[in-house]
Amino acid sequence: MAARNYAEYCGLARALELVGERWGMLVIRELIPGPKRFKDLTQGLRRIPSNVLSARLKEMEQAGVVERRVLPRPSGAVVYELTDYGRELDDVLLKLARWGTRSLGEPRDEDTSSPAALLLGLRSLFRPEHARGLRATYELRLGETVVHARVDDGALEVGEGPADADVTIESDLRLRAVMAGELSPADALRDGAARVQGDEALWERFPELFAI
Amino acid sequence: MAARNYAEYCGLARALELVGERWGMLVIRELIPGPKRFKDLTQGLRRIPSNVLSARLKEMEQAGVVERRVLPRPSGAVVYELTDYGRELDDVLLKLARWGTRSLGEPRDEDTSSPAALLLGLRSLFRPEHARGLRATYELRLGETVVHARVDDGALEVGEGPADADVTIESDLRLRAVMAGELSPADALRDGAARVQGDEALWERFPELFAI
DNA sequence: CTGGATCCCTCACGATACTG
DNA sequence: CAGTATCGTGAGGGATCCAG
Repeated sequence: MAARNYAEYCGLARALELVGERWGMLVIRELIPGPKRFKDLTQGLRRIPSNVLSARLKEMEQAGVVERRVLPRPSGAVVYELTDYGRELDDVLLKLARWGTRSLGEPRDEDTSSPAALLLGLRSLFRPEHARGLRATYELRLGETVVHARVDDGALEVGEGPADADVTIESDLRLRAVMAGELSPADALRDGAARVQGDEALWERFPELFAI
Repeated sequence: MAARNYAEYCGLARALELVGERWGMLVIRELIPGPKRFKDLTQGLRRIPSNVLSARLKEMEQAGVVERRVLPRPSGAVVYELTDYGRELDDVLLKLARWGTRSLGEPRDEDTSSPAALLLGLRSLFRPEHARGLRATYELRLGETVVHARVDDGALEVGEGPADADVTIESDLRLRAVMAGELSPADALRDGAARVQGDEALWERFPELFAI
């Protein structure tokens, strides 16, 4: 570890040594919503080889970014979670995600999107100033990826899995086009790019709340 | 290019495909102060192989992050500069640098620090609220690395090379210890970790303005 | 001299199989 | 489930070479 060094006395270079190796920041992305098991991580990061995941977790643990914890009995499960230091990267990942989203073209067939990826995307695109006075819970379903988002007057709270929602949106990766303003919510419904259950007005407002 | 894909439909993954490969963000760091020639880049990034630098520049040019430009005659020199899109990463690099600085230990003998690295470090550690009412120009000399910083009532402006400064500080990588509060400015002078010409009170105030 | 391109070697990554 | 073991490939590292 750290064998692959930049040999620069620079905070940025150091940061990249800690979390800049391949898959590193994506592992952190997966851990932002909360502690996860090894298996959960491999499911969120479909293409990561298990030995690489293992290596990254060990390196980041040593770097003080990630903590390995064994749950108390009877569970006994092993989970990984971000340390406080690691969690401070949240803001960086948010900004990087927003920046990179502008270069996201049309989805390819092999593209996947984990719950953690979708949550980061939602948070990175949320516009508090357009959510004034609104209080609503969205449930989003993209294939097997299910997440929810609570908007409360400029504040956003998100989580993996379903929720007791005011509106449930079932869509796919074409959801990006809606958020980019390339496809209107109404057209998305007509094209079958989205199906909505519940308060349909909230769906109309969706691309205003989360805009690329 | 992009053969090394994450196959994830996620802004963060896309960003990492564009600038997350080895040396990528460090090249951007070098370009933040302004356009640079290939040779300048190899000098700022001492350990980068020329073929890797060449590859990163080409990839980032294609990604719309970097622009290759040939200066008008008689210069005819080739320079690389950030596009507007690339410059938007400034804030990300700043935050990553600040985060990583906390994991910077003592400098190793082989460690270097380019002007661009030092400038990013200064900007990332600057505390505007501690610079109220102050107007001063610092010149910093760390070996061959010379930069300057103008503080003007909460605003900071930096640049490579010397300047007409109120105070000139000649130090080395031990400067980090001063900014971390591990070594007082007075002790640094006594230990020979720093030499100061000009307004010595500005040196006393330095670790307050730029703190880890 | 700058601005790279080329060559070769090594090692990290990727794929897969396997174990406690 | 939580990883480790093995092995092939290709990107990165280092040196050299070449064209303008």
